Amino acid sequence: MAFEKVESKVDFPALERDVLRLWDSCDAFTKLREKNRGKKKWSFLDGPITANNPMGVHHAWGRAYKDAFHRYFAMTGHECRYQNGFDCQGLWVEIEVEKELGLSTKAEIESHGLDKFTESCKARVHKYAAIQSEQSKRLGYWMDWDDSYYTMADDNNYTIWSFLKKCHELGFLYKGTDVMPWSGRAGCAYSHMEIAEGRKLVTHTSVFVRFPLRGRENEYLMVWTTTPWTLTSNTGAAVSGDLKYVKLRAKKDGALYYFAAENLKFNRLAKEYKEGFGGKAWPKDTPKLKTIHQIFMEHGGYELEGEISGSEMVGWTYDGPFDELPAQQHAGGFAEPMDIIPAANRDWPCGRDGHRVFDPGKTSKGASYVVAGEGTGIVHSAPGCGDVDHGWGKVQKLVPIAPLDSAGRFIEGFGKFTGHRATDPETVEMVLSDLKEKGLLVASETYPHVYPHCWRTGDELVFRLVDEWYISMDWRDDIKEMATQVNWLPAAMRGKDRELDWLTTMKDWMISKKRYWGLALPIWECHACGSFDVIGGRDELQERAVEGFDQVESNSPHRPYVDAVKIACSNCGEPISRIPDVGNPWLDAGIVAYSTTNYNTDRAYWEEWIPADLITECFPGQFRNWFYAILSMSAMMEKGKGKEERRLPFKNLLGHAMVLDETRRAMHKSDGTAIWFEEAAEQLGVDTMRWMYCGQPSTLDLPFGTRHPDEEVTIEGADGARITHTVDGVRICKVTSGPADETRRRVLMSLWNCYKFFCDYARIDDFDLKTPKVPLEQRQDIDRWILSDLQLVIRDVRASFEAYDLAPVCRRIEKYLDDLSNWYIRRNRRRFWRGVSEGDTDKLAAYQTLHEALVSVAKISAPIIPFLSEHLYQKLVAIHDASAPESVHLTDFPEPDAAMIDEPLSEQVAALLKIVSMARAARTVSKLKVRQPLAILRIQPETDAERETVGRFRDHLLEELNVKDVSVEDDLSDLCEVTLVGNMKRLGPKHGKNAGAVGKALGVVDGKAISEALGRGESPEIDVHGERVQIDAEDVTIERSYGEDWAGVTQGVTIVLLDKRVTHELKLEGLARDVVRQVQNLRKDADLDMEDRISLSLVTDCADLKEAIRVNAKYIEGETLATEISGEPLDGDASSTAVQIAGSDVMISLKCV
RNA sequence: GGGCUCAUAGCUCAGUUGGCAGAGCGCGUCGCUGAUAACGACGAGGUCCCAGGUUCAAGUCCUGGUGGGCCCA
Repeated sequence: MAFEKVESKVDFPALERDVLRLWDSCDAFTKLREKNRGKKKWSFLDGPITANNPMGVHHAWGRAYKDAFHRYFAMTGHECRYQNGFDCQGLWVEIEVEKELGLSTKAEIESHGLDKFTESCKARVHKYAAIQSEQSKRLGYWMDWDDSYYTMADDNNYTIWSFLKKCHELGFLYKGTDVMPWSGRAGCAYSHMEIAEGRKLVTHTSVFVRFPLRGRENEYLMVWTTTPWTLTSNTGAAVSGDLKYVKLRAKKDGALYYFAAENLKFNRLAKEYKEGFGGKAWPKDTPKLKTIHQIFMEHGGYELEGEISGSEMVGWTYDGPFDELPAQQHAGGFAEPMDIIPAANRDWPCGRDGHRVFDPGKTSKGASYVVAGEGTGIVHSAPGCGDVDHGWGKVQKLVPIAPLDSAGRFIEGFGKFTGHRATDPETVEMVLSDLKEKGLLVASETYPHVYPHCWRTGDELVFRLVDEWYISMDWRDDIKEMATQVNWLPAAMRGKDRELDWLTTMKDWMISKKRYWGLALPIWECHACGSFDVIGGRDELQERAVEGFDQVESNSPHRPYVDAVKIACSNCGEPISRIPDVGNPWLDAGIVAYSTTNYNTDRAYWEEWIPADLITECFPGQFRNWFYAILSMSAMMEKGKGKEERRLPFKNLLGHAMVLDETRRAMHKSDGTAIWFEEAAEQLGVDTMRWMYCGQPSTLDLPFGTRHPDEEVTIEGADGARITHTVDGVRICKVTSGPADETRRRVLMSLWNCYKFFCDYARIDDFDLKTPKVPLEQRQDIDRWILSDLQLVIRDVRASFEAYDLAPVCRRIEKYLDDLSNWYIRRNRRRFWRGVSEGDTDKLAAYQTLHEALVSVAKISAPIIPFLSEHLYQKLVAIHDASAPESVHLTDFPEPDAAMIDEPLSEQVAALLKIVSMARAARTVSKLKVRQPLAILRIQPETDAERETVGRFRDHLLEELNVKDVSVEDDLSDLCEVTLVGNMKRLGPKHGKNAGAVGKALGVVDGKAISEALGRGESPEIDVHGERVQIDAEDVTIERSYGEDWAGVTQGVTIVLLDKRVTHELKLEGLARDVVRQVQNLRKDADLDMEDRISLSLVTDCADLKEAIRVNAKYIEGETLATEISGEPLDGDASSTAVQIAGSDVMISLKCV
């Protein structure tokens, strides 16, 4: 089959869809797996993608990596598992399903039916898993899509159970109470990580309140809080022993107030008022805050009656602001249900009786917990409403009073507040008016601050006393040991340090969540005897179950089915139920090194595939999420094994940064800037995207592109139909991307045009692939160079793939393409143009060389751009050779052929390019355009390579630089003016303080004389402020300038000189070239074919031009394929143009003959 | 509040043991062009965040600030 003419315009997305069809029709992926079955394994472990939404371009970076490595290791003969993973369980799915079903509270979910809810969650996961699978196929991601793992699968959940059981057996699993940030809307606690997502700048009504001191008539502690509802649950007041407190007498009512001395005139939030809150401006309608001084002055003034140390106040008791509430009357504290209150609190006095001033002391770093500044230096403490307070309460024996239910409303025991939502403004007003009635409110104000909110619903978070289940992290050293053995890439990410940092500071892992869709924690708690059992798997559950196991058997180990199972308490024999909590979703993802490789059912298989060679994910966040979960769960699973047997989950971890929009801002679904995968794929092309992802340094965020929410477009869907909306019903919009355009132009189009050049001429010349190869030694140097370089590229690219570093792969291929396109092909164009003659082995060599380079580039870039490389392979190889593999991805990755490597040749070509570049610079600065021939190029070489290249590539130099002669000379200094520049690196240590002066002196001495002396090996002296200073060769570098006859450029020792003297003859030749150039332009404009012959007319009055045309007629005819040149206008349908050459008018006309 | 880290051209970033401040993109000029909207040469553009210190010499080392990012409180 002959080579086909190639279009210069390419529709890459269409080409990619064709390639997808080709892969389908020849079953390429299956054949690849068959080809590699039983070979050495390359094991990849996928971090599961959340199957809750369609894929965006930010997911595609990691997936491009994953596919590129799979394809590389397949081409190098490795067996792979090709298993993709879906993350299925967790609140994010619940939230979306709630929306779908129109449910908004936990009560509504429960009345809707947990079984139906759970099945809806499963259905949503399956729906989006299917969508993401299709999207991934469009990306060219070759995975075993029928064998993806799902974290909601029974295996996965039961394997986590075995992990938790092991934690329990080692004594690391416990139930604790804590005050957690809580969303009333979602009805569950949030981890600190989730809170970080939802901080917002809001205003709250904050209050100054006074607490009457007991036994001190008309004396008060002054406290301040931004959450007035927590005053209902106050049990203590914290001070710092190190602070000074003032006694302030208010003139209005004679009351005496205590608060930190520093706070009296402290300008609260002064900086924020001016500069805003980290980028967010001070809210417009919020007045500047008053000082405490100002507040008292506005209320009748005050007098100061001295100071007292905080330590003297410790132990004082006071009346709480809401001591009348029933909740304040319970010994040990108050909560709903009461059994959350730890037994140890039972003897502590009730809230009302316990109000006390205390000093919580210092943090582990030595700073006081209580400081002066924003508040009053006396901190209202409610251990049932704040996590810091809760900690203090435990130490100080101040009881926790927990006022809120799971919806964030006051529970029974809080009088008129019962049933009110804590965060409602009306509730705050109730608290305020109550305080006012009691005479306890000193002042209130609008206070702006950044406060945690629910990341999903936007609701303000409250703090709530809850019991949760924890894994103790007393064994963190085991995890650190494992983290240390992993190879964290890229090195600049400092992943190991960051992970170890987290492992050092992290607290015990809270694994429970009071929700519905997730891992059922396998904890059965006995309320009779207080013990609990942990079940380690399905079989164990079946054995232990005394009722309800059929529910699990016929459904799945999820709520509500698993809730029906009762077991007998191992301690007292009572039938007991599972706790209602579900698990943290990172448990689901953290176990996959075990669950997906059948650890509990087929240990041999696990041993074959674990440790995985690679995991790769977007790194922000993952140090405390997936990386952390997989390392810690693996460390636990391996705990107790002998040192030899212990396995890492993976050996290499490759992280990458984030995908941003073109202006480097995060893209958001909510404002229409997030780019849906197909929008980009069909408008930018997948190969282009993949090159962007793989070519980007992994540590730097990728400015991907811009979505235009106002510009709707229609694209081609996977099945070929035109589509206007995403599967989620979002209108498809225009996506633009400067970086993508740049990549397509610079890389893909460059490769395409090399391919086009080859095919276009190969077609004309009937180049036959089966013609025996011209032996390497019979090919031109430039052929052997581009093939030698190719081997070096193959060697380097392989090394970079093996090092899991893709950016250098792309850079290396880009450089090679540049050399191929802008040097090899450009320099060899004439070999392809010239007519065919029998036995023209040189032309054949050119074709064979270019063909080999192109096919090799297609192969080595196949892992990065699987579509374009496939297309090239099909057109350059497959259609000509029935015995060749059907797909480029079924070929072997090229290996460098040592016999073809010629390092000296590569050096010589590099030297050639350097000399050409220097000579061009010389032309530019002397304003001598390349079309003007010059007499001679003289070169003083620095290296052997430079010397040899001038001989070896003489013809290339003459032609490329348009000179008549070229010479190599040892010493061109006669033609130069010489200036000396001191080498400070040497002069500094030698002359110390005088170094500067010596350097300056060198600039003014007779450079030529000194350099000649240095050249003779002498050490001449120069005068520096009257002192004689000896100079040797290494003290100076020599700079040269050139007289008017020579255009020169120096680089190190290398000197390139061009003879600027243009003789009359040379001038005429230059004019002739100008003429040729203009004729060629006209040929092009007249749409002539390259081989069309013409008759040419050149009419001008200029004597020089006339002479130039006459003298160089043969040259002009040859270049322009003119059969004759006339000085008279042509008659008939000639194409004509009037141009200026060297300032004179010329009328050019031509027509085909 | 503590720890880590960063600050260099319009943008994104290199800058080695201290020795004349760089690249890519963008911009301007010129050149080259019968595969390539490609390519080449040249040029403009710098308070190397600020202030001290060490040194013959500091973008680089030290101290103190300022501003950003990450992590932990």
